[in-house]
Amino acid sequence: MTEPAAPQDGRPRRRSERARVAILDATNELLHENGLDNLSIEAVAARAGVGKQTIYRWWPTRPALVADALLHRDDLEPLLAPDTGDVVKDMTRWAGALADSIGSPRGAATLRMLTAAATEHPEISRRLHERFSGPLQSSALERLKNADEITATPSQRRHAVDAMIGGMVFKVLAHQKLTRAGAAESVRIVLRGLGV
Amino acid sequence: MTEPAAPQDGRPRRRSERARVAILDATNELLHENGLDNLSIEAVAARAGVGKQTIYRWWPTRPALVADALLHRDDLEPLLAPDTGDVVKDMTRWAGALADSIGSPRGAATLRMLTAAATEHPEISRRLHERFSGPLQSSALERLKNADEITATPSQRRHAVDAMIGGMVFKVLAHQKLTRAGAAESVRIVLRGLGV
DNA sequence: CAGCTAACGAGACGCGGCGTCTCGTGAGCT
DNA sequence: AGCTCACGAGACGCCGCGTCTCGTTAGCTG
Repeated sequence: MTEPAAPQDGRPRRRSERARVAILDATNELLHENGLDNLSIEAVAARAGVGKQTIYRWWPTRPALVADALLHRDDLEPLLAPDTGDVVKDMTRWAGALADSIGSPRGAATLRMLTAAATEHPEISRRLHERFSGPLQSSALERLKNADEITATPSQRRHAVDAMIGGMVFKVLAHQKLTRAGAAESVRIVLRGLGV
Repeated sequence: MTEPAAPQDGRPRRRSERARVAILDATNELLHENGLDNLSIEAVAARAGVGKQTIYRWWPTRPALVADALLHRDDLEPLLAPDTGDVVKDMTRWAGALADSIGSPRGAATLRMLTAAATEHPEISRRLHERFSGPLQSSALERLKNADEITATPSQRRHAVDAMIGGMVFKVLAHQKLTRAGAAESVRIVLRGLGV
């Protein structure tokens, strides 16, 4: 995110920062007010005080705009696992922070809308992974790798991390409660499964 | 599913079974051809050889139709865990069957579209849980509960099951590979975490 | 500073799908 | 045999789509 003036492709001409931010803000507001599939470009343009063409000029598709808008505000922060030497404590803290983030009403709404948008648009899926789940996975994997008491194979570590993240994401998508305590319990189970 | 002639509410009048099935089939075809957000009621009516009013008469919203259609064909079967006495073998078989189901191209597409539809419509979410994830969870929970070698609390069993299901669902939604072998490895880790 | 130029706000355009309505018609109960 | 209500068909006004064409203006270049 936060490319000041250029899209990324071959035509980096001068671009109004004011319009760009107004569009992303308006999109965010409307998404949280009316939901993903009631979002219209016309409404975004009207609220942002912008011509429709300005939106179509810089975002090729509606989902691209949605992804930019939702990832623009840091409702979903790819929290990194600390390394204090105590792998259980570190992973618990990591999972707790994630639970706080995607378990909050706003974070859950953001995650759900991003998931829905990513579902049909591989490009959005890529962006979501690059900005959120990727760093999340990498950070957790790295922390497990650095834990002396864990002798698991890389493949096992990957499945373990996916089970922890997936378990939490699944609860959110299924509209089940996701608490810090629940996240901690999941982490304890999976880490014990890795031999800790 | 498969209520022969009545919707379920207070007005169970005579209803054309031919039209009902034609509509669900047409919806399924169009969903897999064009994706969720390119599905138009007009196109469904045209392909089914049906008046639009017939669709609007029996399904209140587009997502309701989508859910009925996707759950009508049994692309997603809520596979139940067997009980042979060997809990690792049983859970591995259960997870393997699930991986086959939602890991196949068609199953993955169905799961993604249902997830997207459920994201914005709690009603669909409820239906999906009732028809798919609910039985899946219950069956796994029951099997774990019956395993003498597992002394985990109910809460721990729930988190363990969510970690297994969530880990697999997460891989599908994130467009990662989901294999039978990977599912087996996840199961092994989580069960070991439960003390097996 | 002056001039150029492309992005800007505004909005008109045709199009396609929306959800509602109004027709005969015919299937299926009584 | 008669009644009745769901049916297929399609017309209706409406709305948002994505494209286009206007001046206007911000900001680079000389």
